[in-house]
Amino acid sequence: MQLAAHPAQPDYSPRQNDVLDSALRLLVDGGEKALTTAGVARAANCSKESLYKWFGDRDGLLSAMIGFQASKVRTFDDTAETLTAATLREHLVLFARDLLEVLAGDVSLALNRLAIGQASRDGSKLGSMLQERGRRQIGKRAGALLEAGRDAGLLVFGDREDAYDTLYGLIVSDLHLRMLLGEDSGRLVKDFGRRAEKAVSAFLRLYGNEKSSAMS
Amino acid sequence: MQLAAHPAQPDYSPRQNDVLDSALRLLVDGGEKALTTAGVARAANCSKESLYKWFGDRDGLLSAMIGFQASKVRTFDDTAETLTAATLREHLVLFARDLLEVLAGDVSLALNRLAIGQASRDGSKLGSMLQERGRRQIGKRAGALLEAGRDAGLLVFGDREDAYDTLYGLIVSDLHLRMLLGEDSGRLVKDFGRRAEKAVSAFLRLYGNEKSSAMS
DNA sequence: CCATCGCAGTACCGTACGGTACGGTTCGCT
DNA sequence: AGCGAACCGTACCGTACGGTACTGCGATGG
Repeated sequence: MQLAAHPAQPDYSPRQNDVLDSALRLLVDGGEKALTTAGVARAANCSKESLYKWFGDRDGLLSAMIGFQASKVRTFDDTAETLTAATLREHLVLFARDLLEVLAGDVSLALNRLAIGQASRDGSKLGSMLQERGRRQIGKRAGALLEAGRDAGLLVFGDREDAYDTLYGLIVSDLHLRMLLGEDSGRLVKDFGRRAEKAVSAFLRLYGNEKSSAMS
Repeated sequence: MQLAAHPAQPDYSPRQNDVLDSALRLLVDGGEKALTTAGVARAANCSKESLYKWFGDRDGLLSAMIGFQASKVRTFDDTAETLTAATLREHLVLFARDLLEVLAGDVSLALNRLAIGQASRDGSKLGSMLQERGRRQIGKRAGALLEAGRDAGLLVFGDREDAYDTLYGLIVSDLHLRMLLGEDSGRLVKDFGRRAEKAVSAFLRLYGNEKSSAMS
């Protein structure tokens, strides 16, 4: 578990990015067991020696995969338009849908499974990496949205973290864990739209001003 | 992955229960990687041959471990006393605290990590086993409580599953996943009391009758 | 045109694990 | 006592993986 050499610059060469892509693909449809160094080398048409030269270690490869994937999920800043009750609700629903779709993504599920599997081991910064680069990023977007809503007088809350925690719970509940456990993510689980709207409605009933609680 | 022979009676001999206990202990402080057949045999003072005779397979051992642990977490029936707003709130908070403490338990975390790690593989009924024996059981207790609250005119909801889902999300949010990822479960995470009360307050504001929304 | 470098491909090594086989021991039953 | 079943401890086997060393080939630069 090295990687300490490039903490703030996890960028790799295009060739190495291709390798990381192949490795992620391998991980997605095969689980951690299928993610062998020989398998990655074969899938990426590179040599094991190059893998070890570039990433130093198997754990280094895993860290690089997480950093690489996180770098692709950029959280776009919401436009700072003046919010109304309707647009706030709209933005919240959009955020909820995005969140659900990110969590349900193949790569996200595979990486979360990987990090959870490694969590029991020693240091294993994988979990905190996922936490930092994944939830914290998307949490910033939600936080900004919540603060904008409060500045506009549409939301009332004391601690922003508490409000975000509530919003997250209302949106996701244990859906994420169920998907991680392998519950068939197809079927009715794909009614993310309805789920997002219900969660946002509940959230607005909890934290919204009286005006915005008209819709149920 | 057998175990189909005794789906409704996953009981084993006392000796085998001891073995399963040792295996769980080994899993808790060592992760799946430490759960080798030789290690279990050594820790339980039994032979590998007996392990294979009793559980057939390594997967059979894992299944037996889950069933064994689930059989120890019995959900006691709440007394069907006549509910008031205060007692309903009290029962809900108690349920929330119990839920949080179960989820934060060593064995629960280890088994969830194990099942999640195996989820990417083929059939691997481990995930659905945990889901069925874990959440479903505790969900029944919550469901009964919710229905009793509705019968007493203290709660208003249409679908019981939706209400339970909301309650669960308010209580747990992403705390479970964070613990599974290895976030230090000590520290401030142990303010389960406050968390439970806040979640129940929010739930009652959402689904409670006007009378019970007095307390915040 | 040759030297050097980077890398693919592969062979190789040590280790660890799942699963099996076997000798020795205890315990219960007749 | 004698017998057989259950079982412990251990040795063993095949395999698979992480990691390393070596060979050959294509490109680049002087």
